[in-house]
Amino acid sequence: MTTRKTASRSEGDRMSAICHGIRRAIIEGALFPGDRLPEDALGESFGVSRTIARHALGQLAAEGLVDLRRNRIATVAAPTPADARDIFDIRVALERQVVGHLAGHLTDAQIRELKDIVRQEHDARDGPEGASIRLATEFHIRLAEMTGRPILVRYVTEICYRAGLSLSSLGRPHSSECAISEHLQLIDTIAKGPADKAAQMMADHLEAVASRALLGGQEARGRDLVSILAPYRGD
Amino acid sequence: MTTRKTASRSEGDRMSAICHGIRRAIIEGALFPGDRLPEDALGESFGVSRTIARHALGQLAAEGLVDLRRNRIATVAAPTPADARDIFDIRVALERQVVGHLAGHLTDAQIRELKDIVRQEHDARDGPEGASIRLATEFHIRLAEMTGRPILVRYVTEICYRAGLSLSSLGRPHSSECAISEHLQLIDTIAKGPADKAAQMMADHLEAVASRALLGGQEARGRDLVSILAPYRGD
DNA sequence: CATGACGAAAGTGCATGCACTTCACTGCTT
DNA sequence: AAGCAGTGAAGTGCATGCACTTTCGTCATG
Repeated sequence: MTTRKTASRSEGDRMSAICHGIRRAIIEGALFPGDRLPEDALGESFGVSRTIARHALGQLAAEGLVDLRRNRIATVAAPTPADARDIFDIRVALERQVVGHLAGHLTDAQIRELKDIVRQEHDARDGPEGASIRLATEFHIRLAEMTGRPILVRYVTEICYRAGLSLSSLGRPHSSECAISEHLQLIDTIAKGPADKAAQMMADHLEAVASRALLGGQEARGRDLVSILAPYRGD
Repeated sequence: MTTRKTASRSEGDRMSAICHGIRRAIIEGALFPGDRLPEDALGESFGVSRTIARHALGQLAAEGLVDLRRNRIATVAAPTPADARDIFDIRVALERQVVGHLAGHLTDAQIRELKDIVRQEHDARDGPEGASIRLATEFHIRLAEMTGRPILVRYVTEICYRAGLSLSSLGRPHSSECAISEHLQLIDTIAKGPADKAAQMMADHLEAVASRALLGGQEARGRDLVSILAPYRGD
């Protein structure tokens, strides 16, 4: 009933709306590795048919966020520690490139925008726990977008989401405090410092994030998908 | 009629069969950037319904090999020179990692396998023109697979196909001769040499391939999709 | 009490049908 | 001859339906 048939408004692909919703739910830790994602529940939750939900799951599987096995219910992907190691190595390589392209070329407006994200990170310090991870991720993605290289952006975005999933799966609760000051330092060094110093700082930052997250790994099962996804329907 | 209903034989996902077919057709230059890929023609060509063809196109679009615009016929992606530059930069970063993991750890069997691929490249020197590009690509993908890191493999594979598409789109006919000797040198250095030397050689090799391919850019239109894809149905 | 068989319920795999959009072509106007 | 509206054909977007597979609870049996 909530679905409008010939919606005159720009409806920028309902499939990507599902993808966005699930990505966010994953990155914020609302969805856990192993959680089931049945096509009809998904479709119902977003007000579309199974066909579209299925298509969305295919995309998410291609991004490595969802496990898709034939004749089986799709699940949120469960990265192994080896996967996580792999993901962070690749992430370092890609974000080094980002920093390399950006070093010394940040405009004042860009610096302001980045600092604003960090400020939001600061404000979310003791709000809902997922928000800080999402903001930290957004920082890195915005950084990539500032290079103006769409393909690099795509890969950085994807690997950031995978890293976020790995963290929520294998990491401990998250110590956001340090990431904030590191992000501020990063902005400064990218703006001023020589490219290789900035790249190295990025690599160190990511290594720190990765190693800060070891141990742990909780499980949760049988929670209600529709209520989990409810906040992620809109945007 | 050609479709068998309950095919008892292992049919490892018919969708990925389409993806494989199109990827190969693209990498071998049988499909050109801008070529149309209508869902029903695709489905008919592979003996499946539009549903599956559509799904396959979605995957290929996620990989950047296909352009998908709402209400429009899918086309083979047409990378711009800027895209190509971007793609090769990322490729260098990723393949540096591959070499870094592999340096000094190649087994004799692996060295033999790699040399065998290069031998095939040599044999295909003046065979069908697409074959040498495919083999060169296979060399790099096998190299990645030898790291045993599935996620790295996925990204390297994807970026290799994109690079292949860029080459077929923007490159000149291809001078395979040099790539062959460079591949042989690479094997040696990865097997023996220090990691950073091998990584640098890989970077240089890829830069050489990239810069060898500038200029050019031909167009072809209105060719018959079914006959183009016929050789790519089976495997 | 454990165990295994069976059957219904839940879920996926896929083709088909219909509404809507875009495309290509025709013939009319200037 | 150059544009341009109109119109059928071609193509996509999506929901639905049916066959098949998996899952899970139930009950009979050792």
